[in-house]
Amino acid sequence: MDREQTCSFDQRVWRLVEQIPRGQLATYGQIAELIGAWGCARQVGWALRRLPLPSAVPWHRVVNARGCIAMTPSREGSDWIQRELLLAEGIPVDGAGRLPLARFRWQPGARCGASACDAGP
DNA sequence: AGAATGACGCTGA
DNA sequence: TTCAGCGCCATTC
Repeated sequence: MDREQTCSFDQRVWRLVEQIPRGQLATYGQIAELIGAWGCARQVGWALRRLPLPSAVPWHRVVNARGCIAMTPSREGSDWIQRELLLAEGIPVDGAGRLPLARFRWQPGARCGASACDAGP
């Protein structure tokens, strides 16, 4: 905790997550890749786990590549909070914790007018 | 020092 | 489509 340097892995993750626009979702692998830690999706999960609540970081917008909330007993219910926050963001969450990730995927640098706005057929 | 863990990702069946 | 196993890499004991 003494190290409050912006070079910390956690700091980079939190910083990036803060830049996720409301109503959009990002995956751990996506975050890891953006911070230059390709393949370190797990480390991103730890960074969020160490995140103090309440926090100004929209960690609830970060989900796994499967597009579902990681419901693990380790969080003691924080996963449940995530679902509530996502619903508040306007993102429908399935009863199993699955989200339409394909439709809410956050694309850094992408504009609303981009063709990637919707993957609709 | 080494071994075990884990809010993940991908491939195969 | 869903379920299971293996691999990646930093943190923790």
